[in-house]
Amino acid sequence: MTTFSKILSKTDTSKALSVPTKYLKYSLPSFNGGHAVSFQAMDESGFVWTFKCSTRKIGHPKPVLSKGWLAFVRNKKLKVGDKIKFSVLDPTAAVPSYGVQAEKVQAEKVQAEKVQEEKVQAEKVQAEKVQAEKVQAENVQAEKVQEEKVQAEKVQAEKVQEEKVQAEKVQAEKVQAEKEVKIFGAIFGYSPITAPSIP
Amino acid sequence: MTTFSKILSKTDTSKALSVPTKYLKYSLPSFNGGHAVSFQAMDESGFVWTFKCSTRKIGHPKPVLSKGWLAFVRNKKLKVGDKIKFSVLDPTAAVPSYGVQAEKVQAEKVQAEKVQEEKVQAEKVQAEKVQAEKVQAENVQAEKVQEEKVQAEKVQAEKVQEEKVQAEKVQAEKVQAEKEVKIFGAIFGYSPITAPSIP
DNA sequence: TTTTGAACCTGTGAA
DNA sequence: TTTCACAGGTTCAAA
Repeated sequence: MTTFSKILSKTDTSKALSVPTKYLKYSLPSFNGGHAVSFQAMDESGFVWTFKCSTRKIGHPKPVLSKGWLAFVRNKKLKVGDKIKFSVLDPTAAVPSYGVQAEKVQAEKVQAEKVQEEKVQAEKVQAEKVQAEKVQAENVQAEKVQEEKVQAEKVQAEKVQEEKVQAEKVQAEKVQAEKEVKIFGAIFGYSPITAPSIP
Repeated sequence: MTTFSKILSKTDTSKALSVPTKYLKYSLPSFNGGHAVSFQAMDESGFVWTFKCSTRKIGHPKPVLSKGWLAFVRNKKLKVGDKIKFSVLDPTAAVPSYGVQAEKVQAEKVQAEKVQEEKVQAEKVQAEKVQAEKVQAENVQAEKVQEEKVQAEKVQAEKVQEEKVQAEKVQAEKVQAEKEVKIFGAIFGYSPITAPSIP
């Protein structure tokens, strides 16, 4: 079981994403005796998200994605009925490599709401981004500088750039246009959390 | 020994960066019986670099940064005599957190060469970026899309944004202007490579 | 196919 | 003796 899909429930979008125990067991990084792991995942647009997957300490595990999940939901504007999908991209890699897709329903409605909603929620979303994990914050800062270089050199290096980054970008934009929030990417780091908990 | 500096030798810039055995022992992630580890580091601009540190299988270890190092050298246009510095940012962190700085000598000369060199090497550098590790590539692609959102929302969310991302951006640009290629950042993932080797 | 450069591997001389 | 710069080799993959 290297993948799992689910339709978001109300709890999923308002509290935490409940995760199938099987998926947790086979595909998420080891808990190493702890009750939670933090891991970072990159969405299709390359943005790094940090989630914490935690289980109950007593009784049956009931794993959920807690910290980081709601920020993700809000950023992607996911609603009840939207579908998300986690998958392991490269089962052979030393560091696990996951993918996750989110597919919105009611695309037209969302499209219509977009203009208004974007303005209303802009500050919230922005605030969340800033408050995001250190790694995420650094990435953003990072790429702002990087962006300038890439952009500058892009003009005369289009041929090469086209092949990968550009191609992926076009694809990503296309997806955006269709109002699907498809995301996938690779985890490139995770920190096991032992006993009580770590921020 | 949580830090090491060295002036780049000819071999360092043309083959691989030789790493002091002491630094390897105390500061790099465990080899876990293997002869190499891959790890990712972020430079000051937030760009993620993947390096492989490998040792010899027979005889003395003679650790070097091999894969990924030359791409770094070329991208930063490092030459013989330039100085680099690795340091552990947070020795207490569960996942090791490193920093690395590179300081160029002959700043004026480099400055003068810049216009010409930039044009000549633009394609090379660009090509390297595209060929960079998957994570790196995704980051770039990522932030191209992300950039648009951030940029769009930035206008009305400046107050919050200024505090962190913007502040760091200004600082980063300043360093660039001084023609120093200062880089530092945190490793947020590493993959131990066991026996023969893993891609 | 050929070619080039990166990555990979080890021997050796020098400090 | 040990550590490191450098040489010289092979392998591999992309151009």
